[in-house]
Amino acid sequence: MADSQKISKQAMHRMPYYVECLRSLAAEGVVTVSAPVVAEKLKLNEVQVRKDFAAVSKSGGRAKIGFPVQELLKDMEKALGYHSANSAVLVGAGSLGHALVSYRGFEEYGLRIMAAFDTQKDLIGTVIGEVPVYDAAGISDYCQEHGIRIGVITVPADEAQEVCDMLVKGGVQGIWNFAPTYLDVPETILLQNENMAASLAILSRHLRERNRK
Amino acid sequence: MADSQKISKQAMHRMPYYVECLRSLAAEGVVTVSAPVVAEKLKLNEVQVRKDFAAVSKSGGRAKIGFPVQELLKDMEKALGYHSANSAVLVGAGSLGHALVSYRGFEEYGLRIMAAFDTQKDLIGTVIGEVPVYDAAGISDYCQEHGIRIGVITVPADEAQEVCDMLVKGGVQGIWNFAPTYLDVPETILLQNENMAASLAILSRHLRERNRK
DNA sequence: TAGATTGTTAATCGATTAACAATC
DNA sequence: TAGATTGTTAATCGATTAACAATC
Repeated sequence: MADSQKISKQAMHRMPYYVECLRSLAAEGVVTVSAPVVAEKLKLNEVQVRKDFAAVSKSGGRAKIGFPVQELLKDMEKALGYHSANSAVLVGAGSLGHALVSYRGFEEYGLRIMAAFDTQKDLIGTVIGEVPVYDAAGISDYCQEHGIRIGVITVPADEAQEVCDMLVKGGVQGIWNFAPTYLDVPETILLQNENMAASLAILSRHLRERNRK
Repeated sequence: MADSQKISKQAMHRMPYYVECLRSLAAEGVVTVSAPVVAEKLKLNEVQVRKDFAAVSKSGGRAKIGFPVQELLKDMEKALGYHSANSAVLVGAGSLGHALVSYRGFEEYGLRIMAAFDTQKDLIGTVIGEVPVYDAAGISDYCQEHGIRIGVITVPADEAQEVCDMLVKGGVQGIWNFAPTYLDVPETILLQNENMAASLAILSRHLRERNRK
C-alpha cells in the first residue's frame, strides 16, 4: 500500500510492463483487474505481481475484485515518474547519440533532452530534430545555467569518464551511461548503466549453446 | 576454471566492464592482473571478480601473480561471443530503429544487421547506411532464406507481438526487444528485453527522492 | 455462504560476501 | 619464509515463491 520508499530495482524493471498491460486493459474498457490476471498475461508469479501492485497502489486492492485499472495506472506512472519532466543533456552526437536525440519516445517517460554536446567541429552548431549541438567544452556551464538534472553519455568508452566528470561538475544528479565502461561518480549521484553489450552477449551465448546440441 | 555452462545473468552483465577494463590494461602494456586489482578499479567485491574470472578463464589464474591479461581477455570475449557473428534483422525503422541500424557499434559484439523491415510505404525500398529496408510482410521468408538468428524489435508496443510471431515463424532463435511490452514466445527462443523505460524510471525516482529532502 | 483475491508472514532459492586452506 | 592471491566451502543477504488468515 504505497510505502513510497522500498521498491526494489527488480520491481522497477517490471513496472513498465505492468503499465503497458494496464494501458491496454484500460483501452479495452476494463474497469478493475486482479493481480492473478495480470500475472497470467505477463507470465509472472502471482504473489510477485500482488506485492508489486501493493508497493505502488495508494488505496490498495479489494478482495475478490482487484484493483481499479485507471487508478492503479495513475499510481504506477506516478511512482515511475513518467509525468515529472527531467531536463537532460546528451553528450556524444555520434550515431547512437544521434539516434537517441531524434527518438522522441523518451519524453513519455519524463526525459527531456535540451541540448547535445560533441567535440567534433562539423557537428557543433548543427541541430538534431529540434535539439542544438554545442561544443563539449561548455557542458558544465550549460548544465549549471539550465539546471540540468540528467546527463546521457553516448561517447566512446575511453572518453566517458572525462565527460562524466564534466556533467558532475555541472551539477547533474543522475547519469545514464551507454558507454560500456565503469564510471567513477560521487555517491550522491545515481549512475544508471545501459548495458547493451551484455544483452547481446547473453543472446549470443544462448545461440551458441543451442547450436552445439 | 571455465565450466562453460554456469555464468549467471548478473555475471554476464559485469563481463563487458571487465572486458573494457582488461583492454585498457592491455593497452598500457600490463601483462598480468589480479582479481583484487580489477575489483578495486571497478568498485566490485573482490571475491565476485575472482569467481567471475574463474568462470571464464580456461587456464585459471596463478596465486600471487593473477591472470595473464591477454589470455583472460581472449577467454572472456569468447565466452561473450564477441567474435561469433550472428546475423540479425531489425523490425521497425522508426527513429530508434533507424538509430540502431546506423549504429555500427554492435558489430563489435557479434551482431550483424542484414536487413530492416517496416510497414510504412515511404520507408520501404530505402537504405539506411548499407542496410536495405523491406516490406514487413516479408519478414518470415527473409529470415528463413538467409538463416537469420536474431530479430531486433523496435516497433511500437501494440505491434510488437505480431512482429515477434513473424520472426519466430521465420526461425530466429533469439529476440532483442526494445518495445516496452511483454512478448509471448516459445520456450526454445531466448527473449532479451531492453528495458530503457525502467532505466529512466529508476533515474527519475532517484531525482524525486533527492529533491524532496 | 462459498470462493476469489487481498495483504502478510514464513520458506525457499540464488547470488553475494566472508572465511580459509592451498599455492606460488 | 612471508605474504599475496587463488580456488572453494560456508554464512549472509535479498528477492522470489509458498502458505494462510482476513475480507468482500
